[in-house]
Amino acid sequence: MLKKEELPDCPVATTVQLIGNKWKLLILRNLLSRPWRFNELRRSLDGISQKVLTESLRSMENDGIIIRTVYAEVSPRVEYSLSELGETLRPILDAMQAWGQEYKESFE
Amino acid sequence: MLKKEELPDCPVATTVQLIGNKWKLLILRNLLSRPWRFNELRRSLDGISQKVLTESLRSMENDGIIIRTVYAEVSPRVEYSLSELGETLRPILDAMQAWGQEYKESFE
DNA sequence: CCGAATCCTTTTGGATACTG
DNA sequence: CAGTATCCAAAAGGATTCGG
Repeated sequence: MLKKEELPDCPVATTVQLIGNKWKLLILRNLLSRPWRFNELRRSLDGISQKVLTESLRSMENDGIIIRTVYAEVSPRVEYSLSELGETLRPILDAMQAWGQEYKESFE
Repeated sequence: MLKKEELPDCPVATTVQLIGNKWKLLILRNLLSRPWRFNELRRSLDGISQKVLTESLRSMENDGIIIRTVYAEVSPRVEYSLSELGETLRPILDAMQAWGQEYKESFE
């Protein structure tokens, strides 16, 4: 979790510090629709390793953006979902989604 | 410049591929207001090295997001500005700016 | 299934020197 | 001023092994 003293002056820099990273953004894109399980995320993110996925999830959990829920079942089941704070990131991802859409269409 | 075949299916991934990177986002934040000179950018981006700044600028220039203008003067002057395409990124940066602002205020 | 730990390779990035 | 080139250290990331 970030402390107040560690926050940059610039608001954009603050946001970048928390989610300005390839995999985090792609994980968040997935979590916007529903909770995802670990291996489900792993399979959907082409090229990510277990190590990097784990680290990214831990980091965002520590920052209070996502929530990790362990279901005590026979074979362990862990779900990752957006926290209330994480939900407020939706407009950013929406803007990125819209831009990418437009950009791709400009090629057709 | 990206070719159509290299674009990911997911629009968010497309955007991430072009600007999903700490320094690029911070450079773009600056260029939203006006053109900037090389050393001016360098001084404003705390901790960036000349090498990384150059690489980031070249990459975004190749992707058509920013424009590099050389003024033929006695002491060389180079300005970086947003292209028309780069201008369309504004909503993304605005969303990040707004989120960072809110986030910081939640600490006070 | 989910993940920590280790080792080792690859990539990134800093420092420095040099140029038009 | 605005870079390029080189070298080297540091960090990121892949592969593998092991465990609850």
